[in-house]
Amino acid sequence: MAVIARKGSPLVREIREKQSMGKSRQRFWELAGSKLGHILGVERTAEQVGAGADQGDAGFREELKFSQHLEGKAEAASDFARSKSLSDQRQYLPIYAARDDLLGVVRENQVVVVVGETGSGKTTQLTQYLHEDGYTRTGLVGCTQPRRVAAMSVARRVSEEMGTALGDETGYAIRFEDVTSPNTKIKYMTDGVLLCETLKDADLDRYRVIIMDEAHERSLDTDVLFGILKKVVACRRDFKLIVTSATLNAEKFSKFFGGAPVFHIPGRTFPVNIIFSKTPWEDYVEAAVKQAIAIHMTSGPGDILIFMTGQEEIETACYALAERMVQIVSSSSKAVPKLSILPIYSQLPADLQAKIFQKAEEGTRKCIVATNIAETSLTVDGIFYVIDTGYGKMKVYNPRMGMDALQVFPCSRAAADQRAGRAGRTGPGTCYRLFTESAYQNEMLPNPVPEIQRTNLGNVVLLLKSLNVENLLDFDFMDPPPQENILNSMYQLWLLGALNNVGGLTSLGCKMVEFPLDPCLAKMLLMGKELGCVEEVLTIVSMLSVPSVFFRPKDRAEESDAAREKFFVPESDHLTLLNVYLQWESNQYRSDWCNDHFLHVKGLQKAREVRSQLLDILKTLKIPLSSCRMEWDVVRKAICSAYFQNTARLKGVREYVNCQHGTPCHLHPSSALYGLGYTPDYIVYHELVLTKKEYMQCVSAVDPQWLAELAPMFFSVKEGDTSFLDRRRWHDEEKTAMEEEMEKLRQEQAEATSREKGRGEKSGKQQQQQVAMPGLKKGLTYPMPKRRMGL
DNA sequence: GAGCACTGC
Repeated sequence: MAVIARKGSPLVREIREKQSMGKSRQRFWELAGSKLGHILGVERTAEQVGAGADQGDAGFREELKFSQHLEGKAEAASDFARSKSLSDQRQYLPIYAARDDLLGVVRENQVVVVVGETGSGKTTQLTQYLHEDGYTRTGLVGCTQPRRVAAMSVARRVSEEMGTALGDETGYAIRFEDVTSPNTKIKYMTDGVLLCETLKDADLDRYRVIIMDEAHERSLDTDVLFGILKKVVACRRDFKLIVTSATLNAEKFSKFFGGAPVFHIPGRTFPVNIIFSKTPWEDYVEAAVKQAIAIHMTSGPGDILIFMTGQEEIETACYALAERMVQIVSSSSKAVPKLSILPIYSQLPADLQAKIFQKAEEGTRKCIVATNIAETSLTVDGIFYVIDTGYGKMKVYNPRMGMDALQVFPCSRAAADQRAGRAGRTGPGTCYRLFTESAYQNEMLPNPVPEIQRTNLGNVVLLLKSLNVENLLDFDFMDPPPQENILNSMYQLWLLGALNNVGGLTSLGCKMVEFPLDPCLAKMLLMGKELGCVEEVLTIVSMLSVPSVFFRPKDRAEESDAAREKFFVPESDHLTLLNVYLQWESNQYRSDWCNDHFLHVKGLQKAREVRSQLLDILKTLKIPLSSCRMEWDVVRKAICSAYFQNTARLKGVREYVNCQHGTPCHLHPSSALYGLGYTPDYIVYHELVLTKKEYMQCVSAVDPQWLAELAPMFFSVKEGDTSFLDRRRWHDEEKTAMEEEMEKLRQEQAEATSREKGRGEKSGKQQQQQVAMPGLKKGLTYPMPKRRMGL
């Protein structure tokens, strides 16, 4: 595959240098006398951020506030809507004219692919048409959405249109919230929720119709649902499936479902004039800034939207735009129209994000600089000009090293078209593409690589196994993930004890499926039961399930670092997280306390929600809460028992290598172990992420004896000797051993499908023999520190 | 001595 080479942006470098040379940004804003200062958020203090979050009532109201802007689905805010009755509005939608034809096609076919363009009204109307046509007499009409806010806001809108209370005839279900009742006929939900429901009810008997909305987005959950629903369609003649999609994927979806008819509903958008670059740009950040200034100075009214790859580029572009505007204003004798420069990316605090939806002052043009958050997740009206750099960041997974990397890739043609479409929502628009037409035609992929092909499949494998899918390599994926990826995930699950030697689910595996967690975290929780520290592990697992709770604003880096260090437990980042949570708890979960200690309130609140959800599941599994009190070593042992695959051995200053595959692993400067006077010989890490180096995130020191005890297939201690045998370094010759192992697993699995089940699990010893390898002798040098937690 | 595309259970 040919890809466009990506060169670093000289502009980003230049501005970074300028800032580090003492001309701080804050000073710049003062000099410029500009009101733009707040935009970059550089002067905001922790207190301000916290205060902003507090007003939002645990984020819920914020979500609602945004919901009306999201995906353009709740049209209640438009002037048109206010002047018409709800039923008039329904008739005005493009889908209304196609209502009877559409219902006819649905009646005659079990599966229908609906191509509904933006603004057609499909999301709110399809469910109601099916309800009116009598489908809800014998079951639910379910409609899945890729995002929580969409499920909530659409359900609210539909219940308004139907004149019933939300949660009565129309309801929604998202994680932590089930707003439905026995009376519910139309149910909106995230695809993840429906996937969870298939665990309890594989045939989805409650549902008469499922609508998979926005299926072209191809989330991991959607792709798994495709395969599952195809089976349901085959075994339930009364079941209907409607898949909505963008034009580009319609044929593919139709083919997957055995030639299902494709039904088109026109949308209500305006034409967009596409302008390609004649030659490729050396620096697309610079090019985008120039283009935006050119539009602002010469083109008619209308806001500008620029697509960039990430936070740093966005900040650079905003800075450069502001700088150029100051130059222009000071050198021009005439009045220059104002430009309001607004960054947007998901990590930006919510109150700053909201600014992009505020109306600009009269005579001021908005210029929004966004990541691909503006591609699908949120919609801003009034955009007439789009500037598309043609790049975006994507997370890719390397199964062999178990490592994630966030990398810049050229976006796909579908994504470029989606971006261009953002200029045509309010009126005819223009899209400036900073790449050549030839690059678009010949070098860009038609569609983005679906998530299922570039992610860790641990959860997917566990889920499908619990749905009794015998052979995963035969599962009907629309785009099958790489075989190595599946087999590797199976191997990891086998190591954890979730799968037996014939690839079937063990009793441990069955319990692990119950938790909405990565397999390793679920295992940690269940090992907490064995070791008597459920309470502690529960908190750690919850904290690991949310993004980092440590808040580190650039302008108060040292201060926030010092605040973080106060929570450090020297031998463990995991215990540091536990410490943070316990301290928060003993301070009555107060927000102001979080702000004082540079902690994200929202992150901690989410962790608390996750914790309570997991607690409920523990209750249903009849697992009692146990605590190890102050014996923190027991907690580290539980961590070790779930993450022994992520064991790394010391090999230099703060440098480690993974014991399994020899990948170099570095301690991250934010780790509690980083500044220690000693470095432990053996550690386990939560995950490995490639940025500038391969950095381990969330690290705990472990005792090698534990490894031998908890992961005998990898590690052992020689009898009568304290020396430690690190048996495995699977880098070169051993790699083939793994492949053999996988081949064996695959064969056994294929045999098992044809043979009757009932072969018991092999003993641990046999498992050990399967992977046993002669190892290297290593001295045991690291005395484990016996430290106790506390501030 | 350093990094955060975007979702979801």
